[in-house]
Amino acid sequence: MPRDSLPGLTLCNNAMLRRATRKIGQYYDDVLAPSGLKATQQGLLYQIHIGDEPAMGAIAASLIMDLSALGHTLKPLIRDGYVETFADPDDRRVKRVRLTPSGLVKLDEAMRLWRRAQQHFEDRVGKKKAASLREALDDIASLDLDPPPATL
Amino acid sequence: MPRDSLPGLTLCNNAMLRRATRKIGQYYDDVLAPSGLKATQQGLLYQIHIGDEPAMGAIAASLIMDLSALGHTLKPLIRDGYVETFADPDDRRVKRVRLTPSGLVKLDEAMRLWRRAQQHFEDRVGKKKAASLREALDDIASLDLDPPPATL
DNA sequence: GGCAATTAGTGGCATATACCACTAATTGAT
DNA sequence: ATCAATTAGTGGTATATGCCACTAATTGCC
Repeated sequence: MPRDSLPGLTLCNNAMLRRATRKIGQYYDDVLAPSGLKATQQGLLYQIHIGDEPAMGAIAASLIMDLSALGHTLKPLIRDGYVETFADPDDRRVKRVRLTPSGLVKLDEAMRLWRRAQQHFEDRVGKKKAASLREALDDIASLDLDPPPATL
Repeated sequence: MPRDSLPGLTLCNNAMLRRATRKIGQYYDDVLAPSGLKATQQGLLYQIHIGDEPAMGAIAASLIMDLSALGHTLKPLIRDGYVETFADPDDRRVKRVRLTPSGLVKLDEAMRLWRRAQQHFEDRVGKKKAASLREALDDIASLDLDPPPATL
């Protein structure tokens, strides 16, 4: 059976990354569930919080996320009153984002749950290993990946 | 400015994983674009190919993906005629999946591009580092992450 | 000053992915 | 044989994310 000897998906960096992300995402989501936020939303609120009324473009850049994707992701948070936006007075193209008071409370609640999730995860994986994984992830996120040379 | 000294998102395992996934996903997607497939689709076709007419549940389990999510992801591939499904005669609850001839051709085309993407990526990151990253990702994907102990 | 080029966001569309409620088929226990 | 419990998928709904075409605001250059 030749097919059985083919390399599994274990060889594709992208596939492995996605697979692990699904797994861990579900875990963090589960733990955060009581707050009503998804892990992505908690992360986004946090990112907004630690920024100084960041512009959308700045957030998108930090998160290596498409600007329009950020816009879409922001919508439920605005709808639910956790976040608000306003035009930068110095450059009206720029839209800045901040937490509402209610958003701050919600972030606080979510962060407690996040700490639990994070802690337990690190206990299971090992603090050292988790840190080196994050470092490796940051490295590849920082790569300057030009497209591969045309079909040489 | 106290906020500037707060830990960045760099500390959250989940956030870092997602961030890196977005980055690498875009890269693989770019390289695969000429085939008309997204990297996720190429990965799914490959997974189906190396399986022996796998059941949907089996595919979902391999990929650590929700069964219904797999169903949705499969739809465009079926619509485009790359994949077909059929009921398992021994257990009609089970739906098995296989590539169509056209799907096989398309996978072949995509795999050539994938090899380019993979190769270039590994050249940039280092074969060793990439392999150890994948191993770490596989490890965490294999974790048995029970929910963290209630608010101790 | 005026217009071309650039920059920041938006809205539409498509895929990716999850959860839930529901159906159909099977299995198990009596 | 029967019927409750389990298993495999489906469909709906919601978020996550990307690309593209488009608009508005700015910047640069003459």
